[in-house]
Amino acid sequence: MARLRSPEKRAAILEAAVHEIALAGLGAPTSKIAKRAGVAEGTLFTYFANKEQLLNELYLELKLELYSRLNADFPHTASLERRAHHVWTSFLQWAIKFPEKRKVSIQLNLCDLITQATRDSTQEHRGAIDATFTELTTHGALHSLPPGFAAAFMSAMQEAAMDFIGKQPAQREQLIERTFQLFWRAVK
Amino acid sequence: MARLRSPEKRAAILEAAVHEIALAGLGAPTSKIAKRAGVAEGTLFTYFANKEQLLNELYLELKLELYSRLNADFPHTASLERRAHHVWTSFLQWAIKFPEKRKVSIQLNLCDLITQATRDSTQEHRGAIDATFTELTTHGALHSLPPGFAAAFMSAMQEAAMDFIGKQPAQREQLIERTFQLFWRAVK
Amino acid sequence: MARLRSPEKRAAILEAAVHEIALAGLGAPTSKIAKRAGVAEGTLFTYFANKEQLLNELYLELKLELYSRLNADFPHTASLERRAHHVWTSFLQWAIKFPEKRKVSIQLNLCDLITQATRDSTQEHRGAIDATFTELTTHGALHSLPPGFAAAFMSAMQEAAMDFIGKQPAQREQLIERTFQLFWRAVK
Amino acid sequence: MARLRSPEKRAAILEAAVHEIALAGLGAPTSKIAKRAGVAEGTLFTYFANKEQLLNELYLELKLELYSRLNADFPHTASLERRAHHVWTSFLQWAIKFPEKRKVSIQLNLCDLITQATRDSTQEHRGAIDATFTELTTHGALHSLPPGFAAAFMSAMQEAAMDFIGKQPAQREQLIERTFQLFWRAVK
DNA sequence: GATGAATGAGGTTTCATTCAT
DNA sequence: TATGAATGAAACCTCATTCAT
Repeated sequence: MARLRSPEKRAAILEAAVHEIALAGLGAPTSKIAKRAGVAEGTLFTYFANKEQLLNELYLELKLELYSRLNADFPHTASLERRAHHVWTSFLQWAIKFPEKRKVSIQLNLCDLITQATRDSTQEHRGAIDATFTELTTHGALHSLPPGFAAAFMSAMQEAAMDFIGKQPAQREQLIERTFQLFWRAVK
Repeated sequence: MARLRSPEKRAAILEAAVHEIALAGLGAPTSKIAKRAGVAEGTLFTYFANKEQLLNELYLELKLELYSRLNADFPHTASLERRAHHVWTSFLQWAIKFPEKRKVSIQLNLCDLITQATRDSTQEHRGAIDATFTELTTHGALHSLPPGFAAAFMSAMQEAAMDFIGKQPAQREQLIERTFQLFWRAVK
Repeated sequence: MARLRSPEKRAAILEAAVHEIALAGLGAPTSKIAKRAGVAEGTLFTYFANKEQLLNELYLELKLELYSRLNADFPHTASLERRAHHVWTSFLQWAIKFPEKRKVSIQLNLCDLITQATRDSTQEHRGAIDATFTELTTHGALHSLPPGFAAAFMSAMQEAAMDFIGKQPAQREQLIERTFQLFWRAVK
Repeated sequence: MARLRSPEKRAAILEAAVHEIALAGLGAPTSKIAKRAGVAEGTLFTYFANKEQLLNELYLELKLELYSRLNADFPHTASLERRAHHVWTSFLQWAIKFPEKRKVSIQLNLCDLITQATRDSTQEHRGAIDATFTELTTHGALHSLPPGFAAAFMSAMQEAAMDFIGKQPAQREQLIERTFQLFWRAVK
């Protein structure tokens, strides 16, 4: 019943899930996840009521980790461009560093096993990020577009950027900058 | 002569697959697909050697249908902006008209059951679209970025746009224009 | 309904069956047999009411072909040993020449799809062979053993011989003689 | 601790397999085997990775049981004839007592699902049997024939004998003796 | 008669989840 | 609490046979 005797075991299961899902998709069997985590098949279900629950919590975990990074050294007082640049760069660096987490994150975003409640609950951890996007939407080229559009827009562009950075890792830093400029030209 | 394999039945299976996959993801059972198509479970396998093959052919079918639309009334002699505008608009209208096809297309794009051969074989049907993207990459803000980036970039932005147009269908035309302007500002 | 318009097609199907069954066992699909025979799947069933029927007729065909060979140049007036030697040698040469037919024959002998009627109907084509075996059973070491024992006995020894001849084809003739001597020592 | 995999259940599955295969051949469905063994369909696959594995282990089990019987009261110091007689008699009595096991054993011997590794692994349990056959091959009528021939030869003759003993069970003991004499006359 | 698409029962295997230990 | 054997529904796919053409 999702009681968490050992936070280490819970974390091990979630990490194992990332690996297995990156490898085999959302159909990855819970038995393999458990084995990689070094726990028994049944143990997994003492930490997560069922697979759906596991995926929802994994979704949350990944989002929170990312947001926590973005917020950690957020330049609250810098210009809008600097702040957008921070979000842009931080995300891409996270995605480059943890390609499996990114891959899993995309899959979880699309599948409809993740409840609206779960999706909503990430909201409160976005912190300064949201403020930045709101500011983007109120002033520049995104003016009067629906709230949330700025975020979706940046996210989409980042996906495209990631695919190419993945193919040319040597020019990583350069590509991050070039693509941010594209983004900024569009929205400023 | 015996009955001939009927293109109608093949089409019915592919269409049923779109519905079922939109509903349940790539894990949608072949039995349900067959049933919705109005054929026996076994019949599906006279048209497609196995599920993977079915998905590959579905991928192709969706891409070709889209490309065929884009190419149908392509303004070959118009300005680059006009041509880009045509691609932008045509895709979004297709995606709005057939939301299930779009959903399935995204899933197929991501999953790794679609072989490289299948992906490559769509290339030759892109026709004027590719020329447009190439032109985009050689001149403007995308100058010297990897080939294919323009396409990925537009595609990503369209995804973001679609999500919002889906939520506000009334302002469809307006949103299509506004979002194209964003795109154009970024790349021109 | 097992009407035989074209004896050639019927023969082609039976020959294809030999190949496919040698390759994949009695579970070999009728579709593959038909394809190898160069006829349509359905055509097979105009020559044989069903698979079981096909196997029964194949059993018959193989037995008759073998018996026909044995009887062709049978030394009717020679000594019992010479006649036994003829049966021994002829069978082994047939088995060496057509290893697939032998393999299939063994499988058909064992499986219980071959009806008693089919098995019995081979009896009348054994001709001089049976007379030889009967003579063997009445006189020598097999005296008073059940009728048919001599045949089964020789057959079993031939199987063992075949396995070794197959592994040492160079010494074929020698092994045929050596093993016949073993047989003859046992029964004379 | 969870339940332990029970040797009883494993044995029940193997025994059920013997019955079902004797009845329906190697095509006997795993579902029927499981049902007869009194376990769920899925349980079978916790004991055997797949059907092929089940058959391989069954092959082993049957061979080992037989060898264990032959070796149990083996007359190590008796004459070669006595020892050969022991092997001859013990096998036939086992085959008479467990006709289904014999039937299944023959089928497994022939089919090519049994790997060479499995076949080889029985070697080390043949114990005194092999020594007896080797001795047979070095001295008498089998002199200079390939090693292993003696075993194949006896085995073949036993098959023939079994078929007749099965039809005349009343004269069992007598037939066992008569047929051994045949064998011995051939090889001594 | 010949064809081969259509059928659907049945085969093997997987897997989320339960529960005895 | 932790374990992993047990479960059985369902998934994918095969194949003997039928039947429209």
